[in-house]
Amino acid sequence: MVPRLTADERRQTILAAALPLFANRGFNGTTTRQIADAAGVSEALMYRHFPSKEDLYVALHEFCCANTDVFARFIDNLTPSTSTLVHSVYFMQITIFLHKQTDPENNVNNVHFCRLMMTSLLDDGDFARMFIADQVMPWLDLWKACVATAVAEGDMLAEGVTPANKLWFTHHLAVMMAVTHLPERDVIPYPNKSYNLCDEAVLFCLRGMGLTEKAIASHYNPKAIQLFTQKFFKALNP
Amino acid sequence: MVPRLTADERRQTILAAALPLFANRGFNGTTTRQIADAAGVSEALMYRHFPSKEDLYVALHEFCCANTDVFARFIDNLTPSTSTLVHSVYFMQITIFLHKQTDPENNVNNVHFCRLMMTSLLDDGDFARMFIADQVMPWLDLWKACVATAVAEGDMLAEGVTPANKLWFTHHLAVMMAVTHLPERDVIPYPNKSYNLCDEAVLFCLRGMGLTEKAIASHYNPKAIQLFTQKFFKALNP
DNA sequence: ATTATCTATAGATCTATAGATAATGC
DNA sequence: ATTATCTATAGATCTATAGATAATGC
Repeated sequence: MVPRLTADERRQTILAAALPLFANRGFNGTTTRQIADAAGVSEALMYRHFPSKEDLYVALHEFCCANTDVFARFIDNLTPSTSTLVHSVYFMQITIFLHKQTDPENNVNNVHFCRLMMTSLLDDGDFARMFIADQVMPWLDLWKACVATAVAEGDMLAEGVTPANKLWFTHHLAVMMAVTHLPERDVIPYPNKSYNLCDEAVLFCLRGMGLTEKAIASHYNPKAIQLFTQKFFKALNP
Repeated sequence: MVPRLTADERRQTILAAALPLFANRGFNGTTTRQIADAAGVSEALMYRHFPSKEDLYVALHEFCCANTDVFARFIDNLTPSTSTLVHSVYFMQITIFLHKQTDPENNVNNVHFCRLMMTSLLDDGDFARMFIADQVMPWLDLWKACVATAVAEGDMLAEGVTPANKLWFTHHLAVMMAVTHLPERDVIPYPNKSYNLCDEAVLFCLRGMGLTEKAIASHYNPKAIQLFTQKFFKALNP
């Protein structure tokens, strides 16, 4: 028999066990038996903690966001500038796309998160909408301030693309890079991989946002930003 | 009782009925009963044409691509040039993302296709891989030739982003624009809609690819390209 | 004679619950 | 006394098939 845990501890273990199942097989592809087995408990106990499979699925989304405030932590340290904008674009690619590829620790959770997000978009979009509103929107203010500064300093073209869309397009590319890398076998025949691919995506976005080549040359040093980002993550999980 | 059709006709009606169901609810979310009902036949007849639900699902993907050679038709008419590159970027956004929004005829099929594609990426990626190889890869040659021409004529920066990635990143943004627009309620608070949003995405990509502002100014006229694209589609379905 | 189609149903899940048992905390 | 946990099972699907019937084409 299973060791006795408090209600809250058991809830967490069930959610943790359910996450990879729901993420990999979707709601209908996952059975309550599989979840119970993965959590090492009976289905009855699972139903004691979650009135229905649907309720468990909803709870899972909150559980999944519980410790996800990386974006908030990231922008906390920064003030509006062209450099901050460049760091933000890089950070977006790293956290959304590249951690999947390089960081064995974060890999798993990021992939699960990405899958839940896509599944939500194929469904009613509620989870995606909530996450965007809660975790990405706060970034938008800093982003706009950065764009304003960059334009004022002659680092960026003002016309053509709305400041908000500069964020969304950058975000979208990062997400899609993550998505095309979900299946085990390659789907897209990219000519390069890992950091090289990531660096190109960042450059594409910097240019897309209208940063001048001069500004890019002086603020975008992939190695340096990579180091900065690594430091940030070390400070986050010491 | 249902009117008698030939085996092939019945196959088609079943596939046509199954498409929106599988696209909207996924493989596990769709029951054989729902498919049979939607097709107006018995489940037994469905199983006579398709040995299993799995086989039907596989057949659906071929069915879905059967008439999808828009990309091939599009590049047939074009020769390598900076202008062709600009038209290609616009065409990509229009067909992948904006038809969903503006063209009531194509809307439905494009959305189904987009959903199947995303579902494939969440699964083994086989369908996505096949489609990319069959329908998008042929575009790549023209694309690279266009980039070479543009660089030679001083319209485009050569360094930083691989020619192939200029295609993939452009493609990815178009796909993600389509995906974020799948749910009925808005997920992303874009500051603009429809053609204005599309035009910004195109501009973002043109800049991202390293086209000079001068080249963009002389080759990117949204209204003109829109007209060109409309003509192309009229010629396609007269 | 062949083939498209149906009705009815088997057998396998799958969600959820009823009712019993064992560990904890006062 | 309370609460975490289990076994066993009901009731509802869900995929797939067996066997019968009616329309078509030679």
